[in-house]
Amino acid sequence: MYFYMKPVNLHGVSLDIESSLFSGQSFMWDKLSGGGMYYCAPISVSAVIIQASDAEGVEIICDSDAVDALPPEEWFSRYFSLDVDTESLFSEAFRLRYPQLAGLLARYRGLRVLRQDPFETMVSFMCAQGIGMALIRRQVTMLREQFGEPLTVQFDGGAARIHRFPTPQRLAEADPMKLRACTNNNLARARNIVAASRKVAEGCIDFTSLASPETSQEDIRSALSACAGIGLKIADCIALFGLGRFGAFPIDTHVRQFLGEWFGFPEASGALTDRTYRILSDRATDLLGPELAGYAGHHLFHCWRTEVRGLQAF
DNA sequence: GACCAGGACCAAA
DNA sequence: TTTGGTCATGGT
Repeated sequence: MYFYMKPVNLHGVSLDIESSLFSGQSFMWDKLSGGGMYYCAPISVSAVIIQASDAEGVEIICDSDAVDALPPEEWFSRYFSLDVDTESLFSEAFRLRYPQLAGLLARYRGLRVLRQDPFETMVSFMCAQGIGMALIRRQVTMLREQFGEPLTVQFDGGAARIHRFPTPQRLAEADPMKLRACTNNNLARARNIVAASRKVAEGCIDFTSLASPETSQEDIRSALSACAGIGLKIADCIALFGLGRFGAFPIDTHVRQFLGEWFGFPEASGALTDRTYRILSDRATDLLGPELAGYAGHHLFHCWRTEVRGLQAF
């Protein structure tokens, strides 16, 4: 059964689909070739194609016969976190203190932090250690193609053949020697992914309870970093992008760079040990507020990469 | 050819 | 607690 819906009324909410999908928080989306602005990804039990037709709204094509799937409008609003007011990410005091930076950030009002599937997020970021975005994306694509279920979605522009992200069960049963081909030939990483997938499949890691407001950020960190291959940074990434914890503030090399360059945090100059990571993370939370520090941090991250470093995410 | 990329982990001082 | 080596390879 196919859904075809158009358009989503954005009610004046600021949304930049391209930046949101390709700012480096997700490695699941493909840009369909053939001209038009079609973006495609398997989402949980269904597949979604988004066509950003014009400024008025977007069209969603969604194949799903899952009874528990959200209606497309609700899914869309939730996935792109349209409930968050991105106009107020940076306080008046912040904008007065950093006027030049605020000017740069104004270009990214439409950047949304996605509420993604936690398992996809976990495995994706386990593939993200010390290598570039292009290589991360390649790993996730290979994981999908080698271990994920194939799927065809019909839409106006033709048919898209994609692969779902593999289930926890599938990766838990995978042979690390075969999985290795998908993890940049890194056997340790392949073994870590199998072990972590097993924990998810067996219920040792329960994303539903981790996502609960009653679970503290520190409890999320310790639960996830109990897995080999997951440290503070990746645990925070899973919290931010996979558990909807918009206060979580992951710190990688880029974030460390702009914390020193833009805000003059002295701890940003040294190596990123667990101790300095926590200090920087706490200081960033003080600066940006506990509720949306990570959300704002992703704006800063994307802005730093594109405006200062001249990098492209995709 | 050197250096860096959305790191984590272990041994050694 | 911090430092340095290791894992890996594509891009600049």
